[in-house]
Amino acid sequence: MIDLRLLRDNPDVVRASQVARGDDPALVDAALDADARRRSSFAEFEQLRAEQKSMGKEVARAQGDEKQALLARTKAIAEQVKALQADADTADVQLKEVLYSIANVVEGAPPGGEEDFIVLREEGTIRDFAAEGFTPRDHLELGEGLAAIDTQRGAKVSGARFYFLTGVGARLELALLNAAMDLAIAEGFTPVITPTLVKQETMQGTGFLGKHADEVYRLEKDDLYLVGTSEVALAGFHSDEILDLDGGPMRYAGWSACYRREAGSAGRDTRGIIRVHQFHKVEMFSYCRPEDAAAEHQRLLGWEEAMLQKAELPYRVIDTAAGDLGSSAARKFDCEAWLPTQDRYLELTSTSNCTTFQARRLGVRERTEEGTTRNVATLNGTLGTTRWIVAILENHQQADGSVYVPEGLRPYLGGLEVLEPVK
RNA sequence: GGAGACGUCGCAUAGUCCGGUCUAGUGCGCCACCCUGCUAAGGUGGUAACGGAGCAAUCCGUUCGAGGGUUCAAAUCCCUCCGUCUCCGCCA
Repeated sequence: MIDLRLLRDNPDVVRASQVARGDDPALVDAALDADARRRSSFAEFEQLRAEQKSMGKEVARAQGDEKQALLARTKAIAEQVKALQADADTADVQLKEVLYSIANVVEGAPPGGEEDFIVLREEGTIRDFAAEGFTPRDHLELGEGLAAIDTQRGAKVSGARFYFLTGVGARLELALLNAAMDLAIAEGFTPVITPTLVKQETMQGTGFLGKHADEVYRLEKDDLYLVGTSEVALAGFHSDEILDLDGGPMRYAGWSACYRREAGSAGRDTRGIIRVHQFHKVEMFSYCRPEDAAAEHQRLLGWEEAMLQKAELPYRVIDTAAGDLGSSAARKFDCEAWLPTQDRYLELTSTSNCTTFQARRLGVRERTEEGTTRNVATLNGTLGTTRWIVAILENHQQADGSVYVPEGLRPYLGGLEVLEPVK
């Protein structure tokens, strides 16, 4: 939820943000309108309610006829109060509806849509397979050769976009996620294994039930939602709490399964395990002071890159355009690894600065020096996912179908240096 | 799944039976000041969040797990839900 005070004091800032995202700027005026209605409506209710309360005390003291007379009056007032309260509640709901439909105010992201990102830098060396004298295999062919990935049985058991990781495939995922966890722990993150089913208010608080609600699995019978990322649970972790950030940002590394319906992506990335309904992820999550958020964003990006370097992958960093931001994000950087068989980059990490947007909905605050409270900023970033296996297999493959193991992962694979195909 | 107990302003607890005197008391903790040569102890005052009005002092409203109901009036009575604990059953 955006800051109502910002909306009142600087509506133009919010309008400009809406335009940059390609969203409707008229929502800003609708919100201002609803806010004014809510305030006048509450003023009316509160005034009469105050009268009702003071009369209630007179009633308690009065006796006999006097009491009867007072009761007649208070009865009438009670009905009016009820009506005014209903009005005020309605106005409140209407304001919230509009506020919830406005995405976070963009901070520094380039304007435009999905294609309008800016490439910040390219790191690592892209291999020239032609020069090496062989045509690269795609990750599924490699994975099947290694007996590491089984999509056929995945489909048999669970349907399309499901898979089994077997043998070195399973070990590689564990290695990757453990390496990510260790990196995070070494940097001072608190490791967390999170719930993957959350209540509606938690899902809503993180902003995933807006435009992309179709992406989310819902268990109707229990009114629970399957998370698409542990960000959801980690954002809810400190909901309705007042945090002490004197010691710097509070950082958590969440380890969880992630579930996505992939509703809008029929036909896209259907081969292999690039786009699947279920995967595992290590996610960084940080609670920090709003004025420290931009710097913290860079730190998260730095740790993502450290992890990519540990996996020895060539990648580029992009500054996502406003129109391609999630509703909670004010700015987002993605790291994309090179995918040799498709001649394109593939998103492996994504770090978002949600400023105070999530914290406001979830009631995460800190105490200021003046003794008041204010919302903190929240940020998240990927440190490793199942999808990384795709980039690792393709980029580190050798002519015979074996796969070189990056040095940073070897300690997690019992020292294994090469993954050998199964004959 | 069955039975019972419980959920109060950081923590602990009073208040609930019998509705109004609750503007929610008390202790601990915390903050400020005072006192004591230092330490310990002591004294005085303050100490929930949110929304609104005001330059401000301050004032008004909402919140006693959540929601609904009864009533002129609900922490207090009724209903539903959630959570915690104890016991039983069932399953891993």
